Amino acid sequence: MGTDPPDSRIACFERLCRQRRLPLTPQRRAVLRFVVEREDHPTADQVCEAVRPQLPGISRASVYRVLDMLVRIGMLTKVCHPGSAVRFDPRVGRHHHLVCLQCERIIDVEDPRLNRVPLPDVRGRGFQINDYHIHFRGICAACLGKKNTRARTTRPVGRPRAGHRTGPTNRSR
Amino acid sequence: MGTDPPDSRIACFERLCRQRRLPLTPQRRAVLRFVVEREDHPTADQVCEAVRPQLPGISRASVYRVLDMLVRIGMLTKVCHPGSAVRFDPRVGRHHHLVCLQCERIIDVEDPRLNRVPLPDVRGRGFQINDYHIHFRGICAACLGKKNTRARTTRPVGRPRAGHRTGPTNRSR
DNA sequence: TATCATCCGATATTTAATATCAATCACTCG
DNA sequence: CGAGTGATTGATATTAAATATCGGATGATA
Repeated sequence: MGTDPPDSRIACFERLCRQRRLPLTPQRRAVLRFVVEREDHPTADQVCEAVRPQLPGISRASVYRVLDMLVRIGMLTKVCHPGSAVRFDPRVGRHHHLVCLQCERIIDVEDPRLNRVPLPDVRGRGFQINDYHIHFRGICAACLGKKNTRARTTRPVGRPRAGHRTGPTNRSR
Repeated sequence: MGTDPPDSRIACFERLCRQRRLPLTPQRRAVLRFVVEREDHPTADQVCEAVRPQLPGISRASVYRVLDMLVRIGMLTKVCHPGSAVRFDPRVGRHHHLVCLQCERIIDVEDPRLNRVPLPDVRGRGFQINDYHIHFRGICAACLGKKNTRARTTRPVGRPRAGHRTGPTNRSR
């Protein structure tokens, strides 16, 4: 369902709104249309900028409100990664993400094998698992391209002690 | 390594600091000690409040700085979930999390089977996967206890159209 | 078209996190 | 043990993300 073409998703959204007696405003249409047409996962700010040309007066607050509403009715999901604002994902079915540690891009990934991950036995702890989601962390193609831009997680901290080796010698500053 | 007892982790931290010529300040000790002694994953603010009694003058900025430094040298990892501030996790090895959708508690989970998740074939897209991490979403024991406090994700939006059924009838309010 | 609940835009506010800078402190070396 | 040096600290200001408020506007229904 989260992978249907944009028009189908808009139609689904309109149906949902009518069912729930939620007004179908131009703001809501525009925000949803933008997010479902994007391959990546825009932040609220990106949505705001992108929608302004078509809806000149739209306010930031409305974008936040509409996005939140779209999440609540199940048209979008939120994804989040340390260091960046929350992003919105038009796919609500189970799928997973590649997260670039360098540019924070979030890329969808789907693989039938990933739907057969065993659930941990947490009954002893009384936790009820509803769903799961895998973050694959790494470096995306674009960032691998621009070499030597070191990933945040591997940035050396401090300076090596002169005369002592503490593992591989840190090269640059 | 992320599961060693607190004292061992503190010792490891001191070794790291000496190796990298990073000053070993009381603030750094206190912050690290607090996080490694906690079962849950405190936010920067929680760390700040908890450390104040022992280190009355510690500033919020220092807590942020110290936590950031501890992440960079590999003593902690950041975990994040939509709707709450970043949390800090003393376990740096591969492990996974139960995320309560209601109270946002984050609970560690480890299961050898979860270390054998197949990596998706993303070579075509040029993404280099370094590691992965699974979020199991659901409701924790404490929240299951206080019944009828509806989970955020299942909160009905809008009102059902009178006379029409749109799936399971919404019961409360 | 009239009615009414809801939503929108503008604004202010909260919260999380970062930047700046003088004074202090930890570490090293003599 | 004491001085020198560079990084850290605390205070403050600032940025950024997200939410709250409220009068006026708008969509849905009849």
